[in-house]
Amino acid sequence: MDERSELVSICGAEPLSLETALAPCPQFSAATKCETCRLRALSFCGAIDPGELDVLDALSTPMAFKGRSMLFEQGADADAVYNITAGVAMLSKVLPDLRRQVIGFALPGDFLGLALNQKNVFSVEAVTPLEACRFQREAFSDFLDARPPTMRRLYSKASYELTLAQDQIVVLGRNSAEERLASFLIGFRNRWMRVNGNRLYVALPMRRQDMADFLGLRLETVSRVMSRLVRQKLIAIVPDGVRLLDVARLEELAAH
Amino acid sequence: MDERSELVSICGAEPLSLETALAPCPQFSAATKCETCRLRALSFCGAIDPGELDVLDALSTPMAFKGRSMLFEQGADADAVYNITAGVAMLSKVLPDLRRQVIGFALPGDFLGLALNQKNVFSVEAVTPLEACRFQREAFSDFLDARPPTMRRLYSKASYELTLAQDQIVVLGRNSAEERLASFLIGFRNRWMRVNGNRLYVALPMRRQDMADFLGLRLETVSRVMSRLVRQKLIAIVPDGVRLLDVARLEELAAH
DNA sequence: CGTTGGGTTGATCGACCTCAATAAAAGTGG
DNA sequence: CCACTTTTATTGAGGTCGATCAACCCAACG
Repeated sequence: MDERSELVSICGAEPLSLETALAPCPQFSAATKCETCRLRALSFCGAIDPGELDVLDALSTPMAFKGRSMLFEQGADADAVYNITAGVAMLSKVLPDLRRQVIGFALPGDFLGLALNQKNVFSVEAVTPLEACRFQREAFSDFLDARPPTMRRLYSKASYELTLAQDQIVVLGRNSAEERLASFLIGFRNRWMRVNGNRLYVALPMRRQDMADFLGLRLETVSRVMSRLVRQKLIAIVPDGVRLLDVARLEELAAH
Repeated sequence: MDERSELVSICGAEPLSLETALAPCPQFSAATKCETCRLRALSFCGAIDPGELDVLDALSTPMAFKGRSMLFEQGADADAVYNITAGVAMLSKVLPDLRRQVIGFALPGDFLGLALNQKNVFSVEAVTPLEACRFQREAFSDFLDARPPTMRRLYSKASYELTLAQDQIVVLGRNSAEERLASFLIGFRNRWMRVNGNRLYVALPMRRQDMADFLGLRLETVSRVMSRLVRQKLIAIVPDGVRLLDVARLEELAAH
């Protein structure tokens, strides 16, 4: 194992380019610039005056994480916040007896650490290889106080997350296993469509267990219900995801 | 039926004092002033410079609602936002087939309309007689843009609501009926303690059906589990609420 | 080519739901 | 203030959906 892969295994993150490999573990010099970032329109940083992007660049540290590595852990000090630029992350909480609930999935453009709390109230794990801009929490908070339009944008993101969470409360409180699956597939597809317009193929990089923990079900139930949806010709299971065969019927099941 | 009570029956709201009775229905002249408001410390308005409170007074319309009247309805235009000053409100969503999920309960100091959406995504109903400051949404939004510290405060409130919603996701996804009840009683008590310090008596002004719809259970299950908690001597059912007999054990059940 | 991790399917069980009856409380009108 | 109705809460008996326990499949990988 060479020095670089050792670094990777320790912090779960890897540099964006070989040139930065020897920098101290979580500190990588910027390989990308905000100016050229294709995700800016979707992210909180879309509210920033283009002339001021270099200020943000100075605060931001681009990072890359391997699939299944942890970005941060529930209960640990929240020293940083992240803006996801590529890949999928999974937010989860674990009860004292190890029951796990997945709170949500974060996609490119999503922000981790909206609450700016001192301690993380959930864990975040990369589901796929993942790229994100990292900011020191304190410095980022100061930056926000000086930029009301950016704070407003982040406030909007928080509001949106709140409505997503409330929708999930409805799903968990009142939907059957089949409705939960449909709601997850449609919801995940709709959020991906903002990033990548594909309407019928839904990539599912997470495991059945992760879906189960998100939907308040057991993985066997997820597997069974998926099979049932296939038998009903609502979906087809394809490598690394599903193809939606009857979106109308699925949306009806997902019901809003 | 006199003119005043007719007004009340039409809009579900009543003026705070007899003097304002003849004003047009949702427009009541201010009976209270921000300066003398005891709830300011708990509310978003706590971030406002005392010298500027008259600006807020000008925007605010104090209102009173009868128990079980609607503040606003899911799907309707969100023309106003509210800051609750007394009483308890209930936020809920209804599915097309009339299944209902209660999203949460709002207490004095809580803000309704954090998302500042054009349409309401849930309904809000007064559970008890309720007092609230009403603001025109547009005007309020402009006010926020001009007062970054107030926006920050509201952002904090949104973040807090988000963590509450995420906690409820865990409850609905992974907790048994008994754990849900315990979590509700402890959570509701803890939130009331911020307003009114009582530690052992928990007022439950909502119906069993409301609790059931909040906890993703049927009202019969709520009733049965409450009886079981009484048999286990964890609570005692008293008029309009419960007395907590074994807080430690309840907190353990509620698990966090 | 055995091992390992993830996924599917089957058989059984149990927590909560459903339907139903009763009890208690809160309104309502005389 | 008291009959009467209506609403809300409790309790019981039986049914169901998803959980549990277990076997098996399959692809990746050393």
